[in-house]
Amino acid sequence: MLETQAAAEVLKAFSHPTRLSILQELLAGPKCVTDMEELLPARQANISQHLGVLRHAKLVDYAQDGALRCYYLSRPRLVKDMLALVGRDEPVVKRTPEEIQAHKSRLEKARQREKSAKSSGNTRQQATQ
Amino acid sequence: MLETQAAAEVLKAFSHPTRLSILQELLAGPKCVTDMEELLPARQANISQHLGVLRHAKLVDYAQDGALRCYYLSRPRLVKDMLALVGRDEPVVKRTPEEIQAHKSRLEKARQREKSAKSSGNTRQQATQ
DNA sequence: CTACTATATTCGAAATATCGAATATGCGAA
DNA sequence: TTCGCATATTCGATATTTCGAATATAGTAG
Repeated sequence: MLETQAAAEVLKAFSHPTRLSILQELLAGPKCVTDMEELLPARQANISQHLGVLRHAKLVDYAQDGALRCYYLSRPRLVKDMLALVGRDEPVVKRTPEEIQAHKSRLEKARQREKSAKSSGNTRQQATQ
Repeated sequence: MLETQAAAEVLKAFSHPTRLSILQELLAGPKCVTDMEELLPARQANISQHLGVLRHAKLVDYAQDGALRCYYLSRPRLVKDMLALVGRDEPVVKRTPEEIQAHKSRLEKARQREKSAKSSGNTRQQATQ
């Protein structure tokens, strides 16, 4: 059972090109904001804003070193696996109605069982098989 | 190098509680919209809208069976692994400035540059686009 | 103290997402 | 054909995201 609310929030934090780039950079090692300014096509304020989002999602944190804030990944495994996952390229499958019917059989039974407890005026069924 | 634009789009499609629930349900097998209406706390139009988003992201597709549209996962591995990943619970690490020092890689250069560029009035004003 | 550098925050505008209501479309049955 | 069901789309209101500009804060050096 997935906690969809919390899960969606984490995913939303990942769902921006600049934030993905930041995470990608941090995967190679900690960096401060000035480093990222050189590496990314974004302004300082914007990077700082994105870092705020990532911090809120507990994906990054920083260690202060004088005037510098060295950002690092708070959950490196998660970030590494997420980047690998979205970078992966799975072929898109197309299934025929027949294939679907085969896989649906289990569901159908459940439906049938549930519906048969009610009245007999059931008007939704498929003829195949 | 990650295709951050495309990756962010896929992640954005994942980043909604209702859509996560839909994907979760579809992981158990194909379902039509009416099935989902029973399973989810959302109205028909809204579910259809979310399915549109998922379709656009190529995460789902459907096979038509009469008046029914049986939705299924276009990239089941991706969805399965994504749900597993966001469901996973990695402890949040906190690192000290000392640990960061050890792993600093590029941070060095910033320091170096800072020291060497102290001679003249360097007003970091670039018109880079 | 002042000045400068690094980073964050606030503000406001533009873009985008979200949802319900209403409506449209497509399909099978009568 | 018309009816009724399954699903999609359009519309409009509200909410959220995003960005740059300006400003604020904090650390460091003189």
